[in-house]
Amino acid sequence: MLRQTGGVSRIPWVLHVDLDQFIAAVEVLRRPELAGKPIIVGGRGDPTERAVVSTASYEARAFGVGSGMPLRIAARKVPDAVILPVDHEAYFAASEGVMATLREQPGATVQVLGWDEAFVGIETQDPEAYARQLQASVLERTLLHCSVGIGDTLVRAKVATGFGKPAGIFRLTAGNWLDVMGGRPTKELWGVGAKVSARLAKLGINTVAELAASDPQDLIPEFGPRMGPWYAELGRGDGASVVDDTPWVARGHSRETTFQRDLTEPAQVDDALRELTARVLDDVVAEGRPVIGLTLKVRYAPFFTKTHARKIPETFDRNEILARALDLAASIEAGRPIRLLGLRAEMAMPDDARKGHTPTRGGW
DNA sequence: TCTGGGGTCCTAGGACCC
DNA sequence: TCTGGGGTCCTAGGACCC
Repeated sequence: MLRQTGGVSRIPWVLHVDLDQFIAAVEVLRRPELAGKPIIVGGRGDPTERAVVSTASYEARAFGVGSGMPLRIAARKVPDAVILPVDHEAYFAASEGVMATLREQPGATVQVLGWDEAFVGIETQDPEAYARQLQASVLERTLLHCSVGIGDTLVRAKVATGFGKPAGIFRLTAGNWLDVMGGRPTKELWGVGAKVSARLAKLGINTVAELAASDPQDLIPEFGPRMGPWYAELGRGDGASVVDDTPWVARGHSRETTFQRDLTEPAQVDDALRELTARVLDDVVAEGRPVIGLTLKVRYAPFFTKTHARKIPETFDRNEILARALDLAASIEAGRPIRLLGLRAEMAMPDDARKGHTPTRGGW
C-alpha cells in the first residue's frame, strides 16, 4: 500500500479523534467558573427525577460516576457536584465546529461516529505530526481538547484513543497490538460487552490474546456464522481499514418516553402512544421515505422490556399507522405498571443505500 | 426512589411456499 | 402412514455503541 508522491512515500493511516469529556467541556466553555469542578450532565438536571448521566467531568469521575449511571445515584456519590440539564442544541453546534475542522485538514476523509468522535483517513509519512496538527486546529477553532488514536485498521485506531486520553496521541498497529492488548480482558474490545465476554469466558477465552488465537470456526456454534468469525477478527484487531465518508442514511426513527410515574391505565398508554406516533412520524416525513414497519417497546416495572414488531404496507397514511400503533398497544400486558414506552418506525431504504454486510451494531 | 434516548445489526424459530 | 428439503419472510428478542 505504499504510494510514491513527489519522492515521498505516503502510507494510509486511520486516525480516531475523540473529544475529551465533550459535553462537560462544552458546558465549561459557556460557564468558565465551572472549570475544575465536578460536573454531571443528565436528564433535566434534577437528581430527584428518573434519568441517567450523559457525561461526567474528570473531577466527577474521580468519585466513581460514569455515563449511564442513574442520576440520583450519581448525585449521592458527589454531594458537591454541579448537575446540569442536557442541552442537545449546544452540543450539536459544538460538534459541527469540530467536524468542520476535521474536514478542512489536508487530504482528510472524515467518517463521523457520533457527536464527539470521528475517523479520519489520511496518507502521510508521519501520522503523529498530523495528529498534533489536527489537535491544534480543533483547539484553536473550538477551544476543545481531543485525543487521537492512530491505527492501521479502524478497530486499532479506535482502541488506541483510550490510551491517549486525555489530550494525547497513541498508535496501535499489527506490530504492537498484542503487546498492548493481549493481556487485557475481551470486554475492552470495541463491540464486546458484558454478555459476550461472559459467553467467551464459557469457551475458555478470557483475554484478547486468547480470542486472537481462537479458530473462527470454533466460535460459530456459540455466536452464529457472522458474529463468531467477526469476534475472532476483533481479537486480532483486524478488519476494515478504509474510512468511509458516504453520507449516512437512517434506517428508522424512534422515540421513547420514561414516565416519572408508572402508567397503569390503558387510556394513559393510548394517549402516550398518540404523542409518540406523532413525533416519530414527523421525523419520518422529514426523510420523505415510506414506513415499512413499526416496533413498540414496553418497559414494565421494575425492569423488564418487551418489543412488539409489525410489518406494515408502504401505502399506509398517518391515520392508518396510528391505528396500527394503537393495535400493537393492545398486546400490552394488562395490569402491569409501565415505566417506558417507545415506538420505532422502520423506513424503506433508497435503492442504492444498503451498505455491505459487516457487523457494526451502531458504530461505523 | 435505580435504570435515558437515539441508533445499528444479528439470530432463532415459526409460518409459509414450492 | 409418514412427513423431503430448500428458500424467504416475519416476529421477537438480544447485544452493543454514543
